[in-house]
Amino acid sequence: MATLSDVAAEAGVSPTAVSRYLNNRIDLPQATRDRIDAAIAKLDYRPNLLARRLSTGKSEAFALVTPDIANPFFAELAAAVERQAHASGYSVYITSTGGHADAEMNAIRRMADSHVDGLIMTTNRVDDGSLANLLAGRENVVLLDEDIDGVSVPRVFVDNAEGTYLAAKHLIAMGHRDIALIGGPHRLMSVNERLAGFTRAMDEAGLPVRPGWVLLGDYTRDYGVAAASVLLDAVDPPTAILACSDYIAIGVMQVVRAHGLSIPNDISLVGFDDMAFAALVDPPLTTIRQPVAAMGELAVKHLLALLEGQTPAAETRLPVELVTRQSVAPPSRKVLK
Amino acid sequence: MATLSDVAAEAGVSPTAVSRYLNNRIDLPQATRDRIDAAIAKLDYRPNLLARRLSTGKSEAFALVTPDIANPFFAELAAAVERQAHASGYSVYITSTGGHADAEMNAIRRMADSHVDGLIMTTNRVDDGSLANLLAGRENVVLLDEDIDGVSVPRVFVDNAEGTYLAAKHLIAMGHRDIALIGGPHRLMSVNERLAGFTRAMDEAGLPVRPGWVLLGDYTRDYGVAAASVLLDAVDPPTAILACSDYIAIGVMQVVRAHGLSIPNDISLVGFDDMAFAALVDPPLTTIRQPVAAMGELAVKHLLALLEGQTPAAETRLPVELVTRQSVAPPSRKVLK
DNA sequence: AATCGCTAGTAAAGCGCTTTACATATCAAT
DNA sequence: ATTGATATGTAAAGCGCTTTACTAGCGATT
Repeated sequence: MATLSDVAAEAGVSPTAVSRYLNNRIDLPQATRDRIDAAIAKLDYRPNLLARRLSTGKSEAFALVTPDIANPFFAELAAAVERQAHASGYSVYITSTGGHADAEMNAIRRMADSHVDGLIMTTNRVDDGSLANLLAGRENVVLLDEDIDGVSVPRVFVDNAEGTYLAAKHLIAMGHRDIALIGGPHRLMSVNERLAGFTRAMDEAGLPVRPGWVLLGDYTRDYGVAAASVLLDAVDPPTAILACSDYIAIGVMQVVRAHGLSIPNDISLVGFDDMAFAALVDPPLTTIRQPVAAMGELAVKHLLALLEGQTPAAETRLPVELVTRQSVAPPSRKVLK
Repeated sequence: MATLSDVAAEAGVSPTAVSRYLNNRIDLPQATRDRIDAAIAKLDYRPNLLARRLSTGKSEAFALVTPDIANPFFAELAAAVERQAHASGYSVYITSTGGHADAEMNAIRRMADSHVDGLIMTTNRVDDGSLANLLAGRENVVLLDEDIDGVSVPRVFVDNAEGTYLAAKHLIAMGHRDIALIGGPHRLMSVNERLAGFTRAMDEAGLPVRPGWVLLGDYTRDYGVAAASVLLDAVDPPTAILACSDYIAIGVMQVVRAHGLSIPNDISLVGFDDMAFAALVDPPLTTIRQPVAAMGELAVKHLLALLEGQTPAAETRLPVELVTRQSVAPPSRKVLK
């Protein structure tokens, strides 16, 4: 492959001249420019990014570390981040960690070693402090979607509490009083907040939040199955379930069906996320939509601001939205075991 | 950040010694090793990968270019690639191109400029020759999932023809004779092959492939809607539809429902891909499963083989599998407009 | 006493680029 | 004729690492 020096030799100028010309740091007469351009074309020269990065200390690239790229939520987030980054002339290196602590740490370190200009971090577990430690002191990091305790970098989240608040209000407005909540991992920020929003709606309606009807475990289909089984096998099942992720909701649907019951006739259900499949399941799922694209874009914008020495908002909350489909109806008779 | 020289100074040896020690290219007495280790720990030294790469010309990283990371099929492929690459000590840089020709070309070029050790390429459009040109002469490339005409690198595909053959046979075995096929973009390898498999099954059963019942367009839900509308609005609709992707199948479902018909009672449907949502829709979709994880793994293995100077198979075909769920039943009465 | 072979390293060049500081030629103004 | 400004560049160092070729010192052998 041709190097800068090759081009310089071909054009009869110094490497310095070519470098500065290519970076718009010098004014050259038209004739010289033409010779350089011709040499570049002739040799099919392409700058070696590695060398440039080593020399300048800038990489024009971001890292995105994500728990699981095969999860549509994170995949869409990644797509949005990439779109926005490219629009600003940055590449993005995506790593998916499988949600394992050591993989996350390695990814962060590897990214740092490759000297990317910035890092967008998403996680889905609660940190024991090691992640916070690793991130502490690092500049040009933004946290996306989920918090890491003790890390003071710009964060962009969704209004989790508002989401479950809207969902619960919707259920209550439909006449439900016996509402259960199935949530993600205990102590995860989003889980706390979603529980809080739910509780607020219940309080406002003068309804009790029954301890046995708040099940916290995982944002997965499997946990949806487990939790729904507990709920439906009890002597007095709820008439509505608020699932804190669409994955959980899918699991709930499965169990409801297995119990010979129907959604929404016997049990009403609302999900959270509005993943692509939410509209496709039967019945189409009423759920809380997260503005995934906006989240990714904003994270990138914050990162860019950071790079320019600005100080973006420490925390932004993007609004969520209730999208009503067909998984919610007024409670009919009390469902009996 | 501490450099190799800092470590050397701290340990009282030359940078050469430290470098060679770290790369296992020298035997040092225990005392010296201890001093170096201590210095590394004290300074929290981490090698600068950029510098190393520039110096060695190796990056221990692959690029994966993919049309759309937000598409679960490619996302799962990416996850599999990443898993296998990491297991072999390689990083992978994922780029998603949006399926646009120029974005694909840019991605390939950018990857080459960043000097990754290898490239795994997936595409979903038919190339006009520019991609082939760009890839020609490049070593350490493997093509995954879809072919690019005129590129002679190792390729790993799925047995597309076998997939539709199995699907069609299944439909025929259930008693269907009036079967339509809705496929992806005309001239795409997978489309040709899937059409061929379908045709073979029909031929073997002595059934005609009616030209009006082979609709080629896109692997998308929208195209599924369009094609199914054409099919169902005709005076003599088919009793079964073979959709060449699960996305298409979803579109078909929507149209069937809109026509007041039911799957599988009025129309049988089989998809292709077995995406995560295929089991979740109503009715659960009978479909052809692609071995996504195996595809990703094999692509990486081929790339590694290439790096070691071996010559992996020019083309491997991974087997597909019919997974029967509930979208297929024997034809009932002829569906009338 | 000179030579050999080890051990334990080191000096210096090079990867391909950027950047700082300097150089030369030309021209206009004094 | 000299000065100064402007236009058109260049030399050389440096980014942090690897690698090739070399060397100083020492004990053992002839």
